[in-house]
Amino acid sequence: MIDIARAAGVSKSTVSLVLRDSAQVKGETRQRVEQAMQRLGYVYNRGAASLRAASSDFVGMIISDLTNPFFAELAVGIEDALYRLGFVPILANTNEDHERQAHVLRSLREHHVAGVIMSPARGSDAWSLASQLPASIPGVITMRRMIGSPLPYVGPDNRTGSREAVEHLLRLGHRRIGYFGGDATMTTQQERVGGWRDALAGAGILADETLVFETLPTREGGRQAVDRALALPRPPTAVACYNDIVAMGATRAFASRGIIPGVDIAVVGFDDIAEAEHNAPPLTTVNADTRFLGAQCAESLLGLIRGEDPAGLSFLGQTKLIVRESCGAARRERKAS
Amino acid sequence: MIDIARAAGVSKSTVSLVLRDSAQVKGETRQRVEQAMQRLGYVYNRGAASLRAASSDFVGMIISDLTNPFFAELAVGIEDALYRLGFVPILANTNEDHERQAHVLRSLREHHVAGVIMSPARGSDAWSLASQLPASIPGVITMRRMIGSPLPYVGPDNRTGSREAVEHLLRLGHRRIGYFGGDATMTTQQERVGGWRDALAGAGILADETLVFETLPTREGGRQAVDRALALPRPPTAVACYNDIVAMGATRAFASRGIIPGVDIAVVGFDDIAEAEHNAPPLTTVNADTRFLGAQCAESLLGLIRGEDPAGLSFLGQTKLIVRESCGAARRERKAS
DNA sequence: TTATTGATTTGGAACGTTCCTATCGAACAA
DNA sequence: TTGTTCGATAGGAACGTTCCAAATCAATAA
Repeated sequence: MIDIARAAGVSKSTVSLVLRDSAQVKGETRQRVEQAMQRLGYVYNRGAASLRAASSDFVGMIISDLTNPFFAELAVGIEDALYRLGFVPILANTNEDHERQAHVLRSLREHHVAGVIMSPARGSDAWSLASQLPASIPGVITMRRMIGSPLPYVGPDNRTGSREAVEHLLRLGHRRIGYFGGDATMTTQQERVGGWRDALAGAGILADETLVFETLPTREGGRQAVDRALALPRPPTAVACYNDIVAMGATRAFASRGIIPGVDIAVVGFDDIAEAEHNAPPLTTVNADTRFLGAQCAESLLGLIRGEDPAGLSFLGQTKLIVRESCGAARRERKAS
Repeated sequence: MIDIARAAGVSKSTVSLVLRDSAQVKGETRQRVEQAMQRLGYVYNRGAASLRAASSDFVGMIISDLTNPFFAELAVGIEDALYRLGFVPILANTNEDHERQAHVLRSLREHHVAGVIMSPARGSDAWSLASQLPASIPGVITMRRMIGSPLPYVGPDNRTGSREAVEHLLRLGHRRIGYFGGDATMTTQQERVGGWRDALAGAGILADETLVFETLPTREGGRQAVDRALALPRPPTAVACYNDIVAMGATRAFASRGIIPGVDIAVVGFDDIAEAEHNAPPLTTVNADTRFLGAQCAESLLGLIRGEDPAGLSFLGQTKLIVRESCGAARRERKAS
């Protein structure tokens, strides 16, 4: 910067003013400085600048499982919005590992991030999170609500979405409806299973808790749930799944045992990832406008950074049931017509 | 740091030495300093430290399309290796947008990144890239080879992988084999189509270039390719696809027209994304050990940072054909037995 | 001509580290 | 006792910005 100043015949203060295009430099001077920058191939040093500032332009983006297309889509939504707002995202994929998460959080602090957007690793609790993410740094939680945390939460309306999916199965005539995937310690699971109960209760059916099969929220988890469900004397005739990849694992496992999803059994997912449409059979699922949810995370964080009240920054996204083939609705219609 | 020094009754130089755990501080002094850090809740400021250093511990990770599960998996591989090596990844999803890419590259320079790993946006050329990524900053290119660029390239052996996939179709008895997706300006496309030609040539079949349908490498692209292929007087009986998502789009489009993939037409993909197995029907595809490729990107970058010769840092990953159902092999076997 | 004013520009401290060059003290040899 | 040496610690400049207070300049008013 001093070189530029010398070349343009001004002081470094003036160069600094030009850099931040302040209105108080004369047009002619500005030009001279800009030409010098051009000529000398000057590159601004953001790190040095943030040495004085309260924080940098970095935002930590902590994703619990980026290989889940749902989270990839969410990450893209966040990343895009962040760039638009002038922030630079630091990515961390914890892969559900707490140690990794703690490590990353520490690293982010050392880098003086302006804020953090995170989907906590499974089993994170508000208390230990609080010790790792000091209140002084703005943070928004996404997808996995932390009870007891004052941080804004951004996520879909799990309970309503899940309820509507199960209501759809009820409308299709199913009475013995199971639930696959997730684990009871996760709030997301509680909310989604809650929706399942709500729907059954609404139809006057006693929720049979033995039909809830908890497993890892992965394709493999879906497979295992199928094994366990089929071992039952009276297996369910329909299942709602924790998410689409569980549903994908489940449809595959059913099919490989000769039970055709959408015909012999109804399956619905949650998330509406891009692949859902291409599953065998295409998945009936709950869309939550993932990309938009990501953008909303960034917006809420910005609000926090601006000092707005955290209480007003939470966001519950609306969901929408997408009916495809795995629930058997198409087949029914065909039969009816 | 000065506060710590005061609290521990030493100079800031000593604190600095403790921070970088140098062997030259006495054990007792070290303890005193560490306790003071604990007590005062000291947080290291990496930004300040890198003010003096040649570069920071950041590495730019430029991904052309993170919503493609293949790239998500690649990103996870890179991210994981980067963390292991002590680097912190800055994520940028360009979404194939050149302007975004240029913008990001500039931002990374301003942040003094130690290096950049990038899968260039479609249509990037070595020349314009060189002007955006100065030779002074280590960079490795992944997945999309830039002819004319001296930067190390890490990617799968597209040509061989593609050839083996097509050879598999030939072995299944197909003679009229098409190619779906990609665009001729991309080197990846050239290599994969090259494999298609190699295989046909190896079987003594004249490659019919009208059977190459270029489209966007997306699900939608796969659908469009199907439309165009079926408009032909003599459509192909088998197709190799640019990647799995094109294949997913294609299988779906065929199925919706009553042409059953794996029965009426053979389809193979490339990448072996996690979803391939769950497609309708499960995709026969080419596995390239994506996660490992990602780790390799980080390794090559590390080599570059250490000053090794770029020429020795390129890496071509081996591929492996994964036979599932979309090629019809399973059905043939069943028929045979 | 001389203030006065507002628009520009400037010098230097500060941000939190690292690194280089001292300095200090103790142990040892002569 | 007096150097000498070595281990441990200290002091200050430097990294590239921003920000504050002060200086300078040009134009206008008195």
